[in-house]
Amino acid sequence: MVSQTEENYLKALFHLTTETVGKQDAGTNELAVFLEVKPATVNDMLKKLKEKELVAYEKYGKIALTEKGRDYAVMVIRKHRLWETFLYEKLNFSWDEVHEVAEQLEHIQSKKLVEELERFLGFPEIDPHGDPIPNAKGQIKMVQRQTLAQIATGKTCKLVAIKDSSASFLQYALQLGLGLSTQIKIKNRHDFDGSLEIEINGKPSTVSQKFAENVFVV
Amino acid sequence: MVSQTEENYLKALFHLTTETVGKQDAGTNELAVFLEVKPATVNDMLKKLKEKELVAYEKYGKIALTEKGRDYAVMVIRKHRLWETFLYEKLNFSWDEVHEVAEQLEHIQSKKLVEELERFLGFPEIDPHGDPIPNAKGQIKMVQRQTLAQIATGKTCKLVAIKDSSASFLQYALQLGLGLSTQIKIKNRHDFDGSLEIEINGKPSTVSQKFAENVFVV
DNA sequence: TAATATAGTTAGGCTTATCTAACAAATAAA
DNA sequence: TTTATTTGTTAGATAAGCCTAACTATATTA
Repeated sequence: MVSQTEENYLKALFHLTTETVGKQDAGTNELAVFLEVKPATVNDMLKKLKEKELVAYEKYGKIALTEKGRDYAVMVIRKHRLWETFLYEKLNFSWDEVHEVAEQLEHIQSKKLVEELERFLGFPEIDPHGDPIPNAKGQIKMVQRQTLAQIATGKTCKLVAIKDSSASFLQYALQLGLGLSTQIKIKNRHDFDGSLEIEINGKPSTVSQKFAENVFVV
Repeated sequence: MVSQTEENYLKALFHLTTETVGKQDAGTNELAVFLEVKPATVNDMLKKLKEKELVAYEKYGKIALTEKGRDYAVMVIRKHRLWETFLYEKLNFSWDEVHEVAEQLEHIQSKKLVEELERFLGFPEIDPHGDPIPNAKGQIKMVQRQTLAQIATGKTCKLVAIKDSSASFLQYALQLGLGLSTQIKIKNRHDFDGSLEIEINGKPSTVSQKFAENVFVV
């Protein structure tokens, strides 16, 4: 039995170790910041997860998921993204509302539920944020992604995903008229601070480099 | 904040006090049996629920829901029945599989989710077991229901709901070819023990009085 | 009505997930 | 390389939800 809390630790560990290239492990403080708990709490939990053979770690060493832990994390992420897709496509949820509810739904235990939900949705490959949905075998179809900051001046691109999907970012994006598949034209780039002048559906805006690095496009 | 566990106590109390005519309260042991915990545990929880003004009770007195507690319980039941309907109608779940998963889904916190789900399902009035689904205001459309045991010999009736929807009963029912809206013909009644000879889709069966009292028909 | 049985309560413990405060190890800087 | 800083660990505490064992009311029945 893996508790909801434990599932959240596995998911966090997956995000911290897999979603940055060339980073296979994480630290106690890092996890604590990510999960908004104290390092001592993380430490206690790591002992439990090690006991269950879901994470590999030694005292004062780096933290990584085991194969078993990674598989478990992927299944939670699969559920999360399927539910997000359901909420967005069937229940009129907006881009910035899906995450919070999916955080709850991802912990429902029922193999049949996940598989039928996937079928019901027509085996979607990406969620409303453009992230890939792992299949029943735990395989994730990786998509080549560039950030808005990497696109040359003058080019037009399409939003496919975002990196940090916090509600504050999503609301800002929504305000700019930005959503999945939105066309973005890069009008001008300020080398001074990396900020970009862009055009969204004919409407001009200026966004920071940090913003641009948070937006994946093709 | 009302925890999942607390929600289960409220729901149990609602079932025990509202679903039997002429019974407005419950006892500690009764609740303990229903929830499969020890009476001491129920006692602890009752103090907490009293503190939160969700139940009314005095030491050694009877236990009842307050108005607030009743409203809360109805909202949980509403969610439960809407999810059961979703699982049955959209995700190919069978009659006896819906309950277990709905027990988990009923605790998801999102007002929008419930209301959009209800709209998505077309504002259903009864769940797959034939029980009424409370509306957004907490109103429950009570349906006049007779049990199979009350039907005269020779008559034909239709299953609309069942009283005790335990997996063991549901599986037995399924085995007999019994489901929602199934036609049942009463061939003969044995006064000795109240057992009935019935016919389901041309197939004859014999069921006990206890069984017949668990089946609601019109 | 007094004895017995049932129902309800209290006290003290356990586990999970969290915390604070104090300490130890590893890393970075002087 | 010694000191300072950051990072990680341990010990002890708390709240929720459960338990057992012992006790106290209330209800039943002889």
